[in-house]
Amino acid sequence: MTIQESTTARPAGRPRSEKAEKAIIEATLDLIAEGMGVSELSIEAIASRAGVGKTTIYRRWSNKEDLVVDALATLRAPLPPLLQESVRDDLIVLLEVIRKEAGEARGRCVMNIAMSEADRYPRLMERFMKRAVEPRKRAMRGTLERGVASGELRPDLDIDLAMAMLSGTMMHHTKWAPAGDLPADLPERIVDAVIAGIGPQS
Amino acid sequence: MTIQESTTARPAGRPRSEKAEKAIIEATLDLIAEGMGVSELSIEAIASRAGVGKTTIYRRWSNKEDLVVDALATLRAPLPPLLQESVRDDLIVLLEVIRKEAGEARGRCVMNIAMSEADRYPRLMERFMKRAVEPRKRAMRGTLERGVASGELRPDLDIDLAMAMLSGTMMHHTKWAPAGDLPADLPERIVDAVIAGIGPQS
DNA sequence: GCGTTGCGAAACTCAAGCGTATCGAAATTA
DNA sequence: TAATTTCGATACGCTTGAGTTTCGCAACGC
Repeated sequence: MTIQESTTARPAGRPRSEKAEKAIIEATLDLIAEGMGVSELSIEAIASRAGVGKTTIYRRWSNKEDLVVDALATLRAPLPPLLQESVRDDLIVLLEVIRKEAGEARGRCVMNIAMSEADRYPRLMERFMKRAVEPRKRAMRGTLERGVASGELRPDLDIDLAMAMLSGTMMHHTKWAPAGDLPADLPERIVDAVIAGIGPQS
Repeated sequence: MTIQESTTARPAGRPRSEKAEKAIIEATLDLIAEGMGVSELSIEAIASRAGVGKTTIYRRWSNKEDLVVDALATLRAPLPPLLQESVRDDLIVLLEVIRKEAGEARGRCVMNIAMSEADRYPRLMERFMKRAVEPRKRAMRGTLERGVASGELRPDLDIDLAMAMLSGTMMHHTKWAPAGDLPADLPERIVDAVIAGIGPQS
């Protein structure tokens, strides 16, 4: 054993450039953020944008879908810590995450892909759901269950329906609202409206 | 003036086939319903599916987008008459329209395009919004305003937020629900949940 | 019947993009 | 230094589809 011995011996030859790898993924995300669907994405455009030869891409990913999967996987946004005190406040935090993402080009990547390409790229969707959607759903479900237990929410609450109300209302705004950023108090207003309902006798 | 004189004199030669025109539009809608995005749609596929020569398409529409706009325009679903009695019931009727559409292939055309191609085809979206979305928004807004006036809904209601809650929750189900048809009582459950809120003390 | 126009089919040119191969240069190990 | 591997660049053959043209036939008015 030599002194320099890692778990897998480094093969001879020039090592792969991490910088190129990052540039490729960045270029991919940029193009998606600019509104390109997966089917319109071209390897040539990605290579050109990344300042990289096509060879360098094909040496790492065997096709476009694999690349997009890996690129989206790097977007796994960390969920902010929940305060675990007021359920209302935690729900606001969860919606605020969506609002922030909708304001950034990168965040819209996720949205665009999720909305558009669900049927056409099932393999992509599966991985994407697992990494990006499931954790958030779990967090929201946990918060709602806590609210039911604590009496902050009604005891007979349909949790799935409540989740659809909260994130559905938020998504409706991100997709259909007039241009520009979503107002900062939107999550708060949505949570309060969903809690109180639109009926009379507040 | 001859006896046979319409407002526009029929030009000489063989008249254009209405059957071909319909077949083209049907084929276009079929392909979209099967999950094809606008960018993946090919004139050749449409012509083949319609049993029509490419010439016959290009004689009528100068490019793909014009064709898609016209095809989607034929989908203008008539809004069912509202009962104008219980606001709750009218809201259920409005959501039921969405539920039914989500169950049919044709209805998903509209959804798919609306969700996916908003940014890429602004001209298409503009016409589409005017024909398909605006009338429904008007109907829902009118119903909600009626509810505020009648006392069925709270007097300080944020109408836009309420619209987002109702259709957002519905759309959330159409997009993310497990496969299969949406349950028949979903509109009712959504409307009741949105009216009552998820908070305690029903 | 004759001129005109639409029809479907097929061939065509043109562009984009895929995936592969080849090049000389650069980076690394032995 | 020699061997090996990656680098970006470029060229290549191939497929797909756009949009045009040409063909022989069909449908219409006159």
